[in-house]
Amino acid sequence: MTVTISEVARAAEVSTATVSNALNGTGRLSEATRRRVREVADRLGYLPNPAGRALRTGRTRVLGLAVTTYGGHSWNFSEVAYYARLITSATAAAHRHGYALTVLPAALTDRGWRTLAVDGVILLDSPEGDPAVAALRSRGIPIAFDGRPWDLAPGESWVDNDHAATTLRVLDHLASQGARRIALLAGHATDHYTRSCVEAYERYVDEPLIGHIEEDDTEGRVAAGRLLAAGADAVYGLFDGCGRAVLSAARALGLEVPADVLLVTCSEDPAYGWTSPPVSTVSLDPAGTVDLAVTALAGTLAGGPATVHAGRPTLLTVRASSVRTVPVTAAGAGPPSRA
Amino acid sequence: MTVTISEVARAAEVSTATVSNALNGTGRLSEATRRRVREVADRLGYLPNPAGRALRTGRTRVLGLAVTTYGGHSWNFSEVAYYARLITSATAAAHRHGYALTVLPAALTDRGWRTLAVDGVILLDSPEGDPAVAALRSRGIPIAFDGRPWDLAPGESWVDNDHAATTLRVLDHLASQGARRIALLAGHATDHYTRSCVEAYERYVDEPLIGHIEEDDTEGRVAAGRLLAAGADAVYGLFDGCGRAVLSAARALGLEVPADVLLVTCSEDPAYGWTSPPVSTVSLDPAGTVDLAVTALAGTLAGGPATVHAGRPTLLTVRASSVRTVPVTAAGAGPPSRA
DNA sequence: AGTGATCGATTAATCCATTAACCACAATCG
DNA sequence: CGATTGTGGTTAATGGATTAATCGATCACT
Repeated sequence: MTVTISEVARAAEVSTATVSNALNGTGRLSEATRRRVREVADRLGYLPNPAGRALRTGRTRVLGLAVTTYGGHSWNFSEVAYYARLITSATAAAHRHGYALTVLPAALTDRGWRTLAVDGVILLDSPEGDPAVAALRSRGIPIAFDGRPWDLAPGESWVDNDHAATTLRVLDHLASQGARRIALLAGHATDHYTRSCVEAYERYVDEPLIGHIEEDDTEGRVAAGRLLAAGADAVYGLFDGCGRAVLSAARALGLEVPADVLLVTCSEDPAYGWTSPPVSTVSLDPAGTVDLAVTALAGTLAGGPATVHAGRPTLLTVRASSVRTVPVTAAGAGPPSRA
Repeated sequence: MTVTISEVARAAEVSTATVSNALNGTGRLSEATRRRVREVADRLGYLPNPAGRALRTGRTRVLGLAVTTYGGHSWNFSEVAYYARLITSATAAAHRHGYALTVLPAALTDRGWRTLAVDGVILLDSPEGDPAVAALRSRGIPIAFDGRPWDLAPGESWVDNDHAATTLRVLDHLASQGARRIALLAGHATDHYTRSCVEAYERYVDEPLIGHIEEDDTEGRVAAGRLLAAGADAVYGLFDGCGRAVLSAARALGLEVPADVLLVTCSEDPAYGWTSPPVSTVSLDPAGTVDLAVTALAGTLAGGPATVHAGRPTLLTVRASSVRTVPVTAAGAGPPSRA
C-alpha cells in the first residue's frame, strides 16, 4: 500500500541513504542520480513516513495552539469571534511557514496530552502561574506568547497590544461624549489583558464600577444589568459578548443606547455594525497579532532570535452606540444609526 | 532531557518490554511489577515518544479537518460563524475521543501536506470530483464526510441535514408572509449543500432569481442589490454573510426590511438577533453535525461500522425580517423589532 | 610511484516503542 | 517421576527515515 524509502532505493538501484539525500537535497550526489531518484520516487508515489522522520529528526513540523485562560471552562468560547479569527489566522500563518497547527485543549497538562508531538506552542493569554508554561518549559518545548506573559524565559517571544493605552483612549472617547460614570464590564480571568485594562480603568476613574461577565450569556446580561442599575451612564466591555449583554440589559431596563447609556465593546464581530444601534467596537486585530506570534515561533524554531512585538495597534471604530451628538462614522464602520 | 523507555527499564530493573506492557496494561505481569514500573515511570516523568509509538503502531491519534469547498480561496472564511463553530466543536469532539485535531489547508493535495500524519480526515462539503477524496482513498486514510458526499466508498460515514426540506420550509414561510417573488442568494461552490438548496428552490418557484455571493463582502452586496433591483420581494441567503449583504443593499436602495423585502439567511451568528431589524436565520447546527462526523470517524478507526446521519434537524428562527404581520418570536430568537 | 584530495555513493548506527516468540521455573497431573 | 500447564518475565525483530563514518575509485601533484 504505502511505499517506503527502501522500495524506492531498490527500484532506483541505490541505497536508502542516497534516496534520502537525493530527496532532501543533502549529501554529495551527482545531478544525474539525484534526478533519477526523484523520478523513481515520483513514479512510485513515495511519501516519506512522518513518524519515521520525526523519530529520527526529533521534529514534527506541527505547532500547538493553547488557550489556557479559561482553565476549567474549556471550549465554551466557540462563539467568540475573537478566537474564531485568531484560530483561523494562526492556522494560515503556520501553513505559510510549513507547519501544521493543532488546537490543544485547555487542560494542557493532562496525561495523554503530554504525549502530543509538537515542535512549539503558542499560548494565548497565559494567566499568572500558568501550569502549562512550566510543563512546556520542562519538556524543552519552545513557547511564543500571544498576550504578554507574566515571566519570560530566554528565547521566548511574545506579542501584545498596548491595552492600557487602548483603554485610556476608549475612556477618553466616552468622557468626551459626556459620560460621567463609566463602568467596566470585565471577566474573571487573571490574564494580562484583563488586568492591564482594569488597572488603567481604575487609575482613570474616581469611583470604579466593575462587572464580571464570563462565557455564559445570561450571566453577562445580569452583570450588565447590575452596572446599569448602579447608575452607569457608559459601559466599556472587554469581551465580545459584552456588547450584546449591555444592549439586552438596557432594553430590559427601558434604557436607550446611546441616549441613556453609551456603549463600547471589544469585538471582532462585524455584526456590531448592523445592530440596533450599531455598537462602537475596539478591535485588537487578533489575526494580525497571532500571525506575528506564529512567525516568531517559527523563527525561533529555525534558530533565529526571540522577538517582542509590544503595543500592536488597536482600532476603535466609533458607531452610534457611543455618540451623543452627531454620528461619527469611522472607516469600516457600519451604517449610521436610525434611532 | 527527555526520558526514554529504556531509562525507565534500567531504573526499574526490568526489560523495556515489561515497561511497555506495564504502562499499556498489556502482556502478563504480576500486579507488583506493574505497579512498581508505573511508579518509576511517574517518578522519572516518563512520556512515551509519540514518533516512536506512531512508527511502530502506525497510528498517530490525530485527525485532520479539511475544507475543500472553497478550493482556491483558502481561508478567507475566517469570519464565517459557521466554520468557527464547526472547527471548535470538531476539536472538542476529537479530544473527547482521545484524538487531536489539525485543520488542514484547502490545497490538501499539495506536496508537503501529503506527508502529514493523520489517522483519518473529516471533509467538509466536499465538492464533486474532489481531488482530496481520491488522494486520501489512495493512501488508505479513512474519511468521514460532513455534508453529503458525491460518491461513497465502503466504510465511509457521512452526516448532513436535509437541505431540500429546509429550503422548502423557508420558502413556505416566506410565501406565507406574502412573498410573491422570492430570490435565492447562493454561492459559486459545487458542493452538495448549494446544489440541494438550489434544486429545491428551482422546483418551488416559477421563475428562479438567483444571485451568487462569495466570501468577499462587497461582491455579496452587489449580488444582493441586483436581486432587489430585479424585483425580489424576499430573499433567502444560503450563507452567513448573505443577511448583512441584503440589509446593506436594501438600505442603499431605500428599501425597508421587512416592509419591502422579506429576509431569511442561513447563519450561526447570534448577532442576527440584534440587527436592525433582527434577521430570521436558519441554523444548520454545524457543531452538532460535525460532532457526529468526528464520532463516526473515531468509531470507524476503532473498528466499528460506518454510519450515516442524514436529515439532521435544522432550526428556523423567525425574527422581524421575515414577518409582515405580527412578530413571531421563536425559542432562542432575539428581541422584538422596534421598527 | 607514492601521497592526498575529491567525488559519489554505501554501510551501519540511531531515534523509541511495541510485540511475537521464546525461556526459565514452579506447580499440577497421571 | 516424567510430562503438561501456567506464570512472569526477557530477547530480539520490527517500523521508516536520517546521517556520521567509511570506502573505492579517479585524478592531481610532487
